[in-house]
Amino acid sequence: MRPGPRRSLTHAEILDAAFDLLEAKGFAAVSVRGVAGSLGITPTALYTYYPSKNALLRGMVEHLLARLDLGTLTEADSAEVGVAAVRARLVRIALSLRELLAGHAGALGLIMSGPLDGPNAMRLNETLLEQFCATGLSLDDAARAAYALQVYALGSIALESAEVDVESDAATSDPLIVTDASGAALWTDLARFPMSEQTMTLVAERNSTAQFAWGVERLLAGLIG
Amino acid sequence: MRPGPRRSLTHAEILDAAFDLLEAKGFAAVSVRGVAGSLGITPTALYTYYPSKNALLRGMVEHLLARLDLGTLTEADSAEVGVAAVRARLVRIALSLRELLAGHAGALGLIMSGPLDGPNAMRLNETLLEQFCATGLSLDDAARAAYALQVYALGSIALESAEVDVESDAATSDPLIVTDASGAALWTDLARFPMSEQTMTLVAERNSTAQFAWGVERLLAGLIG
DNA sequence: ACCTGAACACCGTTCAAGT
DNA sequence: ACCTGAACACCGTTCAAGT
Repeated sequence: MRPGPRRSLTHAEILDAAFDLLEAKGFAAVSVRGVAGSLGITPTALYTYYPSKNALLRGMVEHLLARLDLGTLTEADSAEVGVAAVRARLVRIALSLRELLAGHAGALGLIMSGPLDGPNAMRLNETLLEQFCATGLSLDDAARAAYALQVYALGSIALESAEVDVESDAATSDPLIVTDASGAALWTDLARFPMSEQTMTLVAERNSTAQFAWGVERLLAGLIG
Repeated sequence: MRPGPRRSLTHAEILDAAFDLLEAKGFAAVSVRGVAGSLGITPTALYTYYPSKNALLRGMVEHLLARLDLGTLTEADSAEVGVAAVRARLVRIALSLRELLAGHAGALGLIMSGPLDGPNAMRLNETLLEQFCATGLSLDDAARAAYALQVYALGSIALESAEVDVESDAATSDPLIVTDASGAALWTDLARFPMSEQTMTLVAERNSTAQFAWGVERLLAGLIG
């Protein structure tokens, strides 16, 4: 309507609008045009604030991680209760991270927009390093362990979002007929996979928080000597 | 040029063309128009073979998993050497899966196009279930463990691809200046993250196969009683 | 059944121009 | 500095029409 350096948007306002769009209409709706439109500016104006769509996405990751609750651990806890308290806190952090990412549809697309090297990502990493070191791990092993825990949390989100994302597609095709690698239609012979068949009911609910917590506990059991 | 039911493409030909495109020009180049163009047909003709781009992507996942080497384990091995042999095979499967996915740029985008429920995905799952059961795990725990292992492998790929994908972006901006959640420019005060600073050299190479194998070993240590 | 060509409603990004 | 409007080179998908 009227050009000129009238009012200035803050980055926080832009990121909030982007998250509103993400939650309301999904990852695909988070376009330069879409975000700009919801802010009442033209797409090109958005390039004043972020040099590319990827930069906007990376800003969203930091905005999200800023809300990550890393919890607390008093000195008394770490001194007295020992590794058990530290381990409990690590589980809490992992659960918070998963909840934060699972709560936003398409958050994985955000994470994959670039390396986790922003201030808030480093704050998370630093906390994990501290906790793993507190269990007696060397700094090197703590670094590997912190990475492994983030790998597990992100992989969990990746697999979960893959299973949710396709409702409409799956509904239109017969679930008993499947197309193999060469394109030939065939019956998915569940008898060929007897164990998978038996665990299918478990599989149906394996993406729950409980399954995630189970995996994190097992991973920590392997990581912490 | 000339319409009509002249020659018929196989699904394998289409998927091969799609993978050529993926390896040559990245995930973004795997478009309906791009794949069709490289096959010498129009975009609409491709919809004869796959009802949507997502279906094409899911076909690519199955095509990829068909090439996954699940290895072998003789009965003598499992009977005599016990869990050690099974565990070694699980590590080999995990490494094969990672290598397969890491070898194709943007493979994670493929995986996230839908649930891993194709025949080859089930073949992988069934093998993992067998192996975990062979270590003495209950069927329920084996199912959770198999899922956890896939979570770890996929998370590893997700984090790796996030760190590679942004070379051009990172090169154009000063790595010492960073934009925080509210958009204010600030120095990334590495002194605020002393442990992360110390482990940065390790971080630089932590995406290697060795780091992945380390994590898988630790995870298995936690999973297998 | 398999294909074409045109069209619809979108993308990210660039550029000259306005205030 | 911040913004607009037009443009470029793309998307996935649908539809009527041809053989």
